Amino acid sequence: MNLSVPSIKSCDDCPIRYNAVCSKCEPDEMKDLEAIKYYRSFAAGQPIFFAGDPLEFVGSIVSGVSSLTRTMPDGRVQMVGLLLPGDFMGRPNRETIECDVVAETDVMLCCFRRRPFERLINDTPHVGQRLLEMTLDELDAAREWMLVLGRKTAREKIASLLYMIATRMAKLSKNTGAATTFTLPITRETMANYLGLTIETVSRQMSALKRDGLIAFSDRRDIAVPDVESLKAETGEYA
Amino acid sequence: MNLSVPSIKSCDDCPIRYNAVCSKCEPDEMKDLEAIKYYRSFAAGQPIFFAGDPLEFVGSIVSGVSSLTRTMPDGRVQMVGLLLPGDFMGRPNRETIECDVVAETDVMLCCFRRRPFERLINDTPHVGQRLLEMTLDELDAAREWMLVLGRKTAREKIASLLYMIATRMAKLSKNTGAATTFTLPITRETMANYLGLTIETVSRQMSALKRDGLIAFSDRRDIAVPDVESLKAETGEYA
DNA sequence: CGTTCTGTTGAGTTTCCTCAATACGAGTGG
DNA sequence: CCACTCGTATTGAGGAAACTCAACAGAACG
Repeated sequence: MNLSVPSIKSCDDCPIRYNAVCSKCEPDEMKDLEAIKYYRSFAAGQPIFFAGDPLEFVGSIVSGVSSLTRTMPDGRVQMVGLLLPGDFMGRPNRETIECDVVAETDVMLCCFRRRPFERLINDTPHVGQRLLEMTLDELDAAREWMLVLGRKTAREKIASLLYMIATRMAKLSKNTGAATTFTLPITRETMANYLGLTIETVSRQMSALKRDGLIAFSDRRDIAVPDVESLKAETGEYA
Repeated sequence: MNLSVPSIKSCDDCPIRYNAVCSKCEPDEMKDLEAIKYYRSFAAGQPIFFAGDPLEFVGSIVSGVSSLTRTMPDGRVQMVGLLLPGDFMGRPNRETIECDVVAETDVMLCCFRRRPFERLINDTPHVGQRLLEMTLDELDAAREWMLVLGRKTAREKIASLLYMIATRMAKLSKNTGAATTFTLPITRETMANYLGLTIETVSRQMSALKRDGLIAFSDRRDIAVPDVESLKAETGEYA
């Protein structure tokens, strides 16, 4: 049940023009990319890939949030990646995808069929260079998350996730004050899968942080952080 | 306390010539690389980088094993990467390193000062392409490990680590039989840091796997796996 | 107004951690 | 050669954290 294709006329109007895989491209490189791109939209909750699928296309998230998850035979699920606007999906020189990919919100993708994109990487150096940068950043993020999964308490895990979202939102909205408000883009279950917890533990720790005045919410999605520094202290990661 | 520099005369003799960052290079590209490379050796237990250090050089592991770890202010430690021969250390376009890097065994590195290497990446496409491939592989491995850290039991974690080492060793030694023997390259503490466990839990689960006949050892380092498929079943990951 | 989906809260249990004692091997010096 | 020490590993007892199972609350939707 795909949504309608957006009204982006050219890459010049694209909201992710300057942080996606194309951000370093010269005008002539952009022309090559633009020639093979196409848009696809997915409604919230829709699968984009199933683990094991042949990897037909790769692409960038233009808008929305999507998740990568791995599932064990008995049903245990671990999220292993969260893709935000500008992030790249899929991997060149790989025949199949090893994770389930799901649209957590309505998602729009700027897609390239994999084979032409692989050829293009070899011809246009700036795409490959940017992709390397982005992959290294993702690897850094994955390692940060390994510390969270392996060594933090449930409370620290929740605080870490909220702190990450709060600072990222504050950066986007240029909010420089100590207080921040944001809308959680994910459910309790998604939070649990991200953090290696159960939904009950997520719920309990959210309540505990609220009781302790570190966050505030009545609606389940809209979170207020009165003092970001106090929340940061709860992550356990900064002296 | 560095060891003596090895007797590798040229890259043609290098044991990692065909899987390191240089593996796709043409002869002329190799000449550029060879012009700026130099070797460094580290004894087992020696630090190679401290988190926060300026990243003076990058390079490949020629021999030995080294680890990347992150440490919390209260002393909790999580390993976030394990570098084997051929693996690349450091990251272009980054001023400082964010992890502690330690030589777990005696290690030899083939180093390049970072700045010249960054210039070289822009000029020699095959280095950047290979580095992208390697980084994507590392990202896959990190995601696999996130599942282990987030969702597996202590027993499954130990089984997963032993299974990974056993299969990797079997591949190296072309051992096609069902039984495998190998020497653990790491201590119980290192295993614990890898798996997000305490050393006591590692020890208990090792004893339990031994009691159940899945592994055998008397010496603490030399492990025998009578039936690799049975060990695989204990990882919880395969139906 | 019922149904469904999501989230919260409680009670009891399991798993893993903490603290503590002990064992083992390697290296050192008497 | 033997005692001593140090680093590493094992094992046990008790406790804390997170999980499981279960009941219930609130919002969204037909």
